[in-house]
Amino acid sequence: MDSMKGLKRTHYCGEVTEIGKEVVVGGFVDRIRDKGGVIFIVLRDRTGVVQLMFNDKSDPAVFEKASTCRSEYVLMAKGEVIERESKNDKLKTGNVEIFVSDLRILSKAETTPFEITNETKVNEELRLKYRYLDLRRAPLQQNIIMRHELARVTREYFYSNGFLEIETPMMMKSTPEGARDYLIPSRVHPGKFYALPQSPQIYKQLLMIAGYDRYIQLARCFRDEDLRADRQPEFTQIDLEMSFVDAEDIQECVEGFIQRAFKELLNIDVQLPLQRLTFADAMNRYGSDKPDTRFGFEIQDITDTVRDIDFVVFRNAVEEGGSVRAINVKGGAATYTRKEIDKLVEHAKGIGAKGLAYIRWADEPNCSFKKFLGEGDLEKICDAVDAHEGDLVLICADKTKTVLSTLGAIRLICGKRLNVIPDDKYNFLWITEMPFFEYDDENNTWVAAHHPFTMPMEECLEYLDTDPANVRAKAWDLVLNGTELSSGSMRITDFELQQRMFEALGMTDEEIDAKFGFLVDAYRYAAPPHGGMGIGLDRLAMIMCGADSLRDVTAFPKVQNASELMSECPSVVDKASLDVLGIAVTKTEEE
RNA sequence: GGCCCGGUAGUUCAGUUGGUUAGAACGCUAGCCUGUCACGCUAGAGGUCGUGAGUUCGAGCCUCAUCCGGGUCGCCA
Repeated sequence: MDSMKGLKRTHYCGEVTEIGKEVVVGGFVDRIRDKGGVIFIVLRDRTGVVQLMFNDKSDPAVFEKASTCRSEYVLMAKGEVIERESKNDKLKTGNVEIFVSDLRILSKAETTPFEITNETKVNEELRLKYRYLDLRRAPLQQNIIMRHELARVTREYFYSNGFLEIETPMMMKSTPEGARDYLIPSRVHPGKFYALPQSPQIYKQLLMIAGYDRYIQLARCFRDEDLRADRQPEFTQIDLEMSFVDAEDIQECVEGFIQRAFKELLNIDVQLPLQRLTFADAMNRYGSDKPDTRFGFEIQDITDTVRDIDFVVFRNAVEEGGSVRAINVKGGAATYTRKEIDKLVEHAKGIGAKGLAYIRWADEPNCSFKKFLGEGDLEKICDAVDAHEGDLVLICADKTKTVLSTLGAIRLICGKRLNVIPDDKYNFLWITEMPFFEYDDENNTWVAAHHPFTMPMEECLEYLDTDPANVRAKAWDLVLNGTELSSGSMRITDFELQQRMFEALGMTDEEIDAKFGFLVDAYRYAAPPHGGMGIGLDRLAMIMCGADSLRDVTAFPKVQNASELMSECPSVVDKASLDVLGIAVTKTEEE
């Protein structure tokens, strides 16, 4: 193995273009083409690749050394940039190569468990175990670099708009509302715990009370909940809070950020203002609070159309106060087999619906509940949902909540299955007037849909005690192509109103004091009107990279069971470490 | 916790009705080759078929359990 003594890198591999120049490059061996009398070594770094060349005019010792190189060795090479005899148009550096005069093998690599190539079909499990090798691959490097660029633009935008970046604690008081906390035991205070922040929510509100007016932080957040492709237990959020503003001011500020980020990083012009949809409309039209509006198949209410049809499934739904709704999967009849429709029905049952009725109009309308229909009924339904030859109409009858969530999910499946979702579109959507309360079926109580400091809409205050379902919040989400990117709200600054909200949530004075006493106290000393948002940096980066999973834009991600395959954390710790914390383990995985 | 999908050389996969010595491509090793660029040619090494039981004369294939990974529902104020 050689040292790099006497060599200083002058260029990144991808930047070598100037013929006649003497350069020094360093990188990993991407590929070797040994022709016997001439050897080509493709050297790779994070900027790209450059070809090293050795032949009979090379120093024999250098030539000999080149022939011993293997994939993924780390090399440094000094030499003159010369024109290639035959060009490679596919490469940025394809017109040149380096005629190497000094070659150093700085580090040798064992054969890697998988090939380091741009296109890979290698199992993700293996790639995650050797994440440092996976991260050598150009597509992943481009994603990580894109994420960096997003962070850079974020800081530049918000700094230039007067925001201060302020760090908030990673060790904070546990607030067991909402998501489960990750806990940190305290050695100094045996039996007591800190929690990792689910978000810096409380601290940023305190910063407004403290007069910092505009706050931004690229904040790490932690939630001990199950993972998804778009959910990691630790993630980064562009966390911001503003004073002397209302909802529209915050949205306008974030719109400016979105516009700038997409222009600067993807050269895409985002038209402002972004589209807005109330939560109620989103649910009614798309069956989702994060609708993907890049395609149709919208949900239509046909309760009145089918009211007189003597079909027990419809009648029951109507009599129980539910509804009958449908989506018209345009062009679905031709591509869906009976078996596939059955599969959709099974899926619907998995979501909670009792089933799906359908009209499959191939040559003629074929209806799954034909025998219950009277003269002209089929035509009436088809008219109501604008069904024609080639269409597949899927109908769900149940409690309205179930109908909407079922059809919302089925709509997405059909959209993906029929490939009607354009992947070059970026449909941003504000979802506004979010419900304040959510009904907790398990405990039969109303719980805050957001955190309990969210401001209700003024016109809803009168329902606070009488009709929780009707109370809407000054809270909103930002959705992009069916992914929830961001969530924001105005905060309650009125001490009395805050007390009323706590009461409405069924919290006792003792509870309030124990959990949020310091925050409630803070609002006694006056607060400017304020609100803010948390924008999922990882999710935004994921969509901007065209990736399907956060794992593709996270350097060291966790897998579905929240473990990390490379380091194999979490792990058991020795008894002495636990003793010093006063912790006894009473349950392990093996049990 | 529920449901669905997957696990066979280093990697990606094939493997017929359960039947002799489990194959291919890429990678790897060795040799040859002076203009390759997904270089080419020749030869070679490389397998506890995720794991454990069971059925059978015989299991990669059938049954059960289990582990690992992915997706999804629950969950994510």
